[in-house]
This record gives sequence, C-alpha cells and structure tokens, in this order.
Amino acid sequence: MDRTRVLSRQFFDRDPMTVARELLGKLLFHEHCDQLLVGRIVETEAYLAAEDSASHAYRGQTPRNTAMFGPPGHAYVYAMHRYHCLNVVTEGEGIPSAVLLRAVEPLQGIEVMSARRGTARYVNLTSGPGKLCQAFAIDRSLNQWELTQGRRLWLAEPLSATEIDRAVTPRIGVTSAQDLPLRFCHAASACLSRRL
DNA sequence: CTACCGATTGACT
DNA sequence: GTCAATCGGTAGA
Repeated sequence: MDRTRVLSRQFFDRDPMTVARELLGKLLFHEHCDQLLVGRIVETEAYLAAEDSASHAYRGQTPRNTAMFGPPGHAYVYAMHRYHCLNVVTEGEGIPSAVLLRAVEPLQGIEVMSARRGTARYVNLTSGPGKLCQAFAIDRSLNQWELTQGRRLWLAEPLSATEIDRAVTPRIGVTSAQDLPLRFCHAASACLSRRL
C-alpha cells in the first residue's frame, strides 16, 4: 500500500469549506483486527468556527468537543444515538472547526463491513455518518487520533485521480443554520446519505 | 442527582 | 412521508 500520499497536517490546516470540498474523492483507511478497511469519500459537511450555530463548538469548549479546539488533522469522534460520527479537525489550533465525513464508497473490506452493518446491500454499508463509522469500526477510542501518521486511521490521496462532479447543498439533520450550503457531495455517487 | 436533546437510523404508513 | 429507539453530553437543581 502506498503511504507516501497520506494527507498531511497542511492539507487539514485550511478553512473547513476548502477541506470539505477537497476531501471528496480522497480515501479513508482503518486498520482494525488485522483487516484493512478502505473507502472513497463521497460526502462531507463543514462546521465553521465562527457564526455557525449548528457547530458543537458554538457555545464554547466542553469535554465532548475538545478535539475541535485542538490541532488540525486530528479526529473528532462523538456518539450520536446508537452510532458514532467521524470528523477531521481543520484550521489552526484553537480555532474550533471540523469536517464531518458523511458517506464513503466501500472499496476494500466489504465482507467485514457487511457483517458489522448487518446487511449485504452495498449502497447501505457506508451511506451515512453513523453507518460508515459502524462499517469501519470507528468509535470514541479514536477521538483525537492523529490522522496524519499513516497508521491505524488515516486519509490518503488515491493513486490515480478521477474527475469529480461536485454538488453543494444545505447540511443534513441540523436544527439551526439550516440555510448554509456546507454539504459537499460527489454528485454521481450511489452511496450518498440522501439524494440531491 | 434529574431532565432534556440530538451533525442518526431503521421501521413503518 | 412519519416516528421512536436509545444513550452520552450538557445544563441545571
């Protein structure tokens, strides 16, 4: 496997809209129980440091959202109902912004993902933030994990870049700031959490 | 301690 | 489309 294209701290140390947009098409890796799980990112959402009432950091730092205030390139994993959600922290340290990974396309480890998800239906394995964390065995033990090390959990450039038709919509499920166009999708993907 | 509430999902009409 | 399971985080008494 090519670990020379692991996404660097500099990649994440930019504003969350740019990172969310550029993460489309990148690869998510998780080494778990001697299995390598790989997916291609097709849907993200940006959560801004300023003026974003939907962000967990909007009302200041708490034990849960501490990762958002930390260095870019680290994971922010939190529990949501029975599921977990995976974010990557963006911008400089102390600026609480992040990008939520909402959907990927399974590339490798599909058997394990199916078993963990309790379904064999390909488009239902990782087509949502909770679904992808369940399929990839991502939980809060990975909160604040440094994603730029190229081990355990990391992100990387694909070996060959492909053309991506991007779409931008309001974010899913938020109960405030519902108008902001901060959801980024690979429009042609069959694995989106919701139709465009 | 209690009460309220989701950046969700799956089941159901 | 609607609805509730389910549980950690948070605020408040």
